[in-house]
Amino acid sequence: MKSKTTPVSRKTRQREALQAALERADRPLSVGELLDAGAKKIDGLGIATVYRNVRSLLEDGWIVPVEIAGEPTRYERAGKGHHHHFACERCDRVFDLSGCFDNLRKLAPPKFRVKEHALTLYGLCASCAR
Amino acid sequence: MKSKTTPVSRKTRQREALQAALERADRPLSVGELLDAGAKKIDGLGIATVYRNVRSLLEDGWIVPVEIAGEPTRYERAGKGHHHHFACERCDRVFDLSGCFDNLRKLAPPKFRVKEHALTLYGLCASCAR
DNA sequence: TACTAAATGATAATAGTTTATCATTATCAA
DNA sequence: TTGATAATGATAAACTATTATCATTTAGTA
Repeated sequence: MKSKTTPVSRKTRQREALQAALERADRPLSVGELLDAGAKKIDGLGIATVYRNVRSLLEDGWIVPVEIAGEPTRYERAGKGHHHHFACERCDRVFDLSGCFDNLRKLAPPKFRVKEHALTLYGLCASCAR
Repeated sequence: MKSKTTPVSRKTRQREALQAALERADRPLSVGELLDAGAKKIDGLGIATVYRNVRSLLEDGWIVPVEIAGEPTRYERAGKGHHHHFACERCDRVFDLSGCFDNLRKLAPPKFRVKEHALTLYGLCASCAR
């Protein structure tokens, strides 16, 4: 039987540009936003490359998915700790919020077992509110 | 010029069965769940009919969408008042929760304008927890 | 520097959900 | 009961997001 070895991953300009974009942005980015951001550095950056790198960065645990109902999945750096998100209805950007309330689980009925929760605020971000 | 009049909507067995299912269920139902529930009453109920009625019931304001990240949209009777949802990871059903915390908006930065929020708890429902 | 294979870019293909098409059925007013 | 047409059911098509394919480029090492 042939044991399949994980290929050695290489450092590429594309991957580094995407990582830089994720580091720089202090908010979760969608594949589209990653493509836009990356294309500023890498001329001709392809959407497939973005998807491929997103997948491998997820596998590496370097980023985590941020899923918001009715929106394409966004991604942000892993290890930020527990937090929630704000979705701007106008510019369609998603921002991190800090803090939480630990009594949220009390909303569930007695016999229910709450394992996690997701909270999203919607409205206008600072730029769009004025 | 020919002015297009809104067609008169008719009462059908299919539509009534779907409305009955939504009334009976005290939780949001997906299109799939509606098809299953409706098919018990209406033999040969088609998926297109479910989609059509969901759309018209939305337009009538009789139901509202319940969107949960990574899940197909569910629908529930309108006019229930502000509440949130619990998604069971095992049976994949979504339940209504009553109550809320009005301090959630305080998680947003000062300049942000919060218009609404969505909170979803995840875990095991009463049936699945035991 | 040359070589091996991983990564890329373009695009076809896939998957899941929703809408459009159309012949047939059924509602409901006259 | 009849007739006009809205609604249905089956299915093709559209749409969006993501993955696969493959020829070409490029990273990293011998």
